[in-house]
Order: sequence, then structure tokens, then C-alpha cells
Amino acid sequence: MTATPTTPLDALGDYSRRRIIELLTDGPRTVSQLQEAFTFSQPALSKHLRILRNAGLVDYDRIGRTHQYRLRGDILHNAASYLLQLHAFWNHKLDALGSTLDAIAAEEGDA
Amino acid sequence: MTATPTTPLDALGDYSRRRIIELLTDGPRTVSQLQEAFTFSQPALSKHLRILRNAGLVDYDRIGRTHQYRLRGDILHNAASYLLQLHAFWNHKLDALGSTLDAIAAEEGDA
DNA sequence: AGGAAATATAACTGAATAGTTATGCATTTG
DNA sequence: CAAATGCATAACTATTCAGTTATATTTCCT
Repeated sequence: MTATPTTPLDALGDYSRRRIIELLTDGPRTVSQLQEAFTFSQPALSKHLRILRNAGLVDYDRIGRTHQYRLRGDILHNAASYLLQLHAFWNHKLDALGSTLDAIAAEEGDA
Repeated sequence: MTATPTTPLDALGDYSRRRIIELLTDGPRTVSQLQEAFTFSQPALSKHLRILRNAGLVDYDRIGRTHQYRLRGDILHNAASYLLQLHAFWNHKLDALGSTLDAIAAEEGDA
């Protein structure tokens, strides 16, 4: 229980899965269509797709006997936003550091 | 050999390493300081730091006998940008799809 | 100089995981 | 309806990897 769920960034920590996501940015694709881009087996692809599904990054529509996968843009955006926030926060602290150093320099100039 | 090098997103695919990055957004920290936030051993932390270094996400300055780690904001930003680009590209294709559907609807309206 | 502190590396272990082949299950088609 | 197609799951294997303990290295302190 409470096994930490697969997060988008966990899922994106694999090159093959990032490639799948890249392919899906070009629009929905069936499993067979995705398969053409890879050398590994179809079950291997299905496993990657399941992981991406569990992370919320993709979803699919059944169309006849095919499964057409599509990107969940909101979830991808969330992952990007998380990293951007980290960067922004870091940047902000850098600014603060700069101000502090400036203040120190000013004080030293005073003295 | 050409063993695929560790990319930032590979390195970020681990919760503990994301936590390390989060801590470093607050400013540089020595290994001992980082250690306080974790329950695992010091060598485990050193291994995570090495992976983050190999990915280019962090670097450190030797200060006496301590190593003060700091975030490499540009690399973190690169990772974020990659995901943002994926999202943007997907979004663009969605727009195109929307236009196509609009065009089809317009044609059907004509007929 | 000798001991303690801070960190890295080495060697090992267990668990997670990416791959495999075999099989099951719908759905379409002849 | 029988065969074939598209995909998922099961069961297994090999490798990766995150953790461990033990040790080495450098620097600081007395």
C-alpha cells in the first residue's frame, strides 16, 4: 500500500517513454503506429504506455480494435511547471543573494 | 561504449534527487546540511549528488573540507524548456486540428 | 604529529524495472 | 463462423540501481 504513485517526472525519466511522448506531440497514434518507431517488442511498448497512463501523461480512445493514444497536455504542462517553479525560486534566491552582496558592498563602501 | 549519458530528466526521475534539487533552490548547501533532510546514509547521498553532477544539474565548490553544492540553473531551465517545447508543439498541433475541424464544419455548412 | 570531521569511493545486496516469449481477449474481415 | 488483427497481460529473466557497510582521502584542530 501507499506505494508512492508514479509521477509524471518518474515516467519521463526513461528515454523510450520520452520518445513516445515526442511522437504523440504530433497527434494521436495507435499502438501499431507508435511501434514503427521502436525496435523493442509490442508488449514492451504496451508496458511503457501503461506507465505513461498511470502517470496521467497519456490516455487513449478505443477505435474498433485499435487504441488511439493521445497526450494529456495539462499533465505534461504540470511537469514542466514544476521544473520552471524550481528554476524561478532558485533565480529569486539568486537575486536576493545579489542584493545582499550589493548591500554588503554598500556598507563596506560606507565604512 | 557510448553508454547513453545521464540526462537531466533521467536524473530527475527519482524523488530523492528532486528533493535535493528543491533544497538547493534555497541556496548552496554542504553535504552535511543536505544530509539533515534525509534518513538514508551519507554515501547514498553522495551517490545521488554524483548522478546530479553527471547530469550537469549541480556543481560544488570546495570550502575547506566541505563541499558546497549549488544548482546549475541553466541546466534545470533546459530540462523545463524541453518539456515546455513538447507541450507547445502538442498545443500547436491541437490548434491545427481545431482549424481543420472548423474548415470541415464550414465546408459542410456550405454543402 | 595525531585525532576528528567532511566527503567520496569500493564492494556488495536486494529490489525495481525494462526487456523477453507466450497467451488471452476483443474486434474485424473473409 | 473461422481466421486474422490489435493490444494487453502473465510469467519469467537479466540488468540497473538505490541502498548498505567499510574504507580511503583531505582538511581542520589541538
